[in-house]
Amino acid sequence: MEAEVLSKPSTLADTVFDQIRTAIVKGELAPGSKVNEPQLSRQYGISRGPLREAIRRLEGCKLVEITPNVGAKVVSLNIEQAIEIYEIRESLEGLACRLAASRATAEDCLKLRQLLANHEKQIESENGRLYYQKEGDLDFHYLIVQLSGNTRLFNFLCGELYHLLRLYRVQTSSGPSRPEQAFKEHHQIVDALENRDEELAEMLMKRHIAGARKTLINQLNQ
Amino acid sequence: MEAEVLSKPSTLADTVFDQIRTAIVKGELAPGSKVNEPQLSRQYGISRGPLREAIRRLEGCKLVEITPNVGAKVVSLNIEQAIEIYEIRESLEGLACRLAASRATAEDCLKLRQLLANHEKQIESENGRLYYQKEGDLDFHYLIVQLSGNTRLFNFLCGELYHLLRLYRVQTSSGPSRPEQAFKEHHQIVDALENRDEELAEMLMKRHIAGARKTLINQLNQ
DNA sequence: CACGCTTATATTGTCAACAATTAAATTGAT
DNA sequence: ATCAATTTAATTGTTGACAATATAAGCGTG
Repeated sequence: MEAEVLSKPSTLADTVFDQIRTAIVKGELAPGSKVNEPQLSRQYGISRGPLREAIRRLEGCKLVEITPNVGAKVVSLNIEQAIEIYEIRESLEGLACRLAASRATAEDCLKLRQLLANHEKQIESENGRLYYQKEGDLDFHYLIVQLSGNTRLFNFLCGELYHLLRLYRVQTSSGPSRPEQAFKEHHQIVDALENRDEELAEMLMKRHIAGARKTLINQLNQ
Repeated sequence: MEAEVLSKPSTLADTVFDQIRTAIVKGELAPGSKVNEPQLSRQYGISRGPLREAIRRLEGCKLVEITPNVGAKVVSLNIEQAIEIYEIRESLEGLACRLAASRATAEDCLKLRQLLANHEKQIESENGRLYYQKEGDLDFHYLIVQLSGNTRLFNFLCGELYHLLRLYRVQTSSGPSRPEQAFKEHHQIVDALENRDEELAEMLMKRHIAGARKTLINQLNQ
């Protein structure tokens, strides 16, 4: 009957998986660099057994690529691969937004508005600090996917695809462009959610993401 | 300069990963059953090290669920989870079909027609053998996803989601219903691909999959 | 007979050592 | 000095043993 309810039993492989994943999406482990098992096992103070299990989980998240008898490398995304990710993201977040429109309560929408208000305040006050800005952008999308109620969709987008996007942003050191435009679109999306307009919500979200995708395509063709 | 080009170097963990995955989607490892490491390591003649790595890869494919200090269990999908998968599938295969419409050549479409002809022949001749039928259905979708040209989309659908669908079909011993209707819709889809009608192709594919999804929802509500 | 506690067993988690393969360094020849 | 071949070193793949945890069995008490 102790207050041990929150303590989640975790294995070494799981904790070091989290640590390495964070290191990758923060750019501390450079894209394309080799994942050296002896070095990392020393660094994290564990043996190679659980480390290798963690690496296999990272492979499942597509954050590293393993070549037999050679080792794992931190994934490095080129622009074509980023476009592929945005195509998938556009489709799935459109779905998520449509589902969210059919499920979101008034409190949910209020929470979204508050989130947007916080972001706007942060942008206005400290224009230079891009970090919170881009994380904030993902926060908004994160919450909408959560409201969709589709657990598997949530796990895929928030547990895999968003991490890859963070990696690409760090890699190209590109925050999300046109923040003021993005905020307008975000509010439009919440409007649609409040009105329970599923089709409009899906369309607005897809268009919102398509904007970022088209920016990438322009970079590619230029 | 030997003819060793095709020989792919593979590790024990990778080969046993394939074997266990096949065993799971064939139903030889029952959904919900425990994954016993000592037993499997004896069965496949390997030690627990690479076996555990294989299990971690299966976790990445969502085919097993691992609880720390307890072990892995073969995933068992309830109908709600199956509906979640079909929602994702509908969205992503709609995308794949639209992309395929913009990329598919005449030869590609011919190949699709031949595939459908083979399936029809098989259905007519041996009506009872459901196995080829359902695998055939996935073959059609498999090819379209390949034609989309989006490698990541292909890997996710064909390397993860389809395996889960096979698992659910084995689990509920339900082949795809209404095969004659399905064939009509398949041909309509190829028509749209031939005409390079991206919007129609996407719409037809989404409707095609939505049919199966709605069947599930009816089962749930009844 | 049921229930809780203790003991025993089995399974998972972790480690360190060895084998196999790859990458790096050295050597030697042209 | 450059390149190839050989040797050396480092890294990956695999194994078996040990520790920690969880599951099952046995035991006693109410």
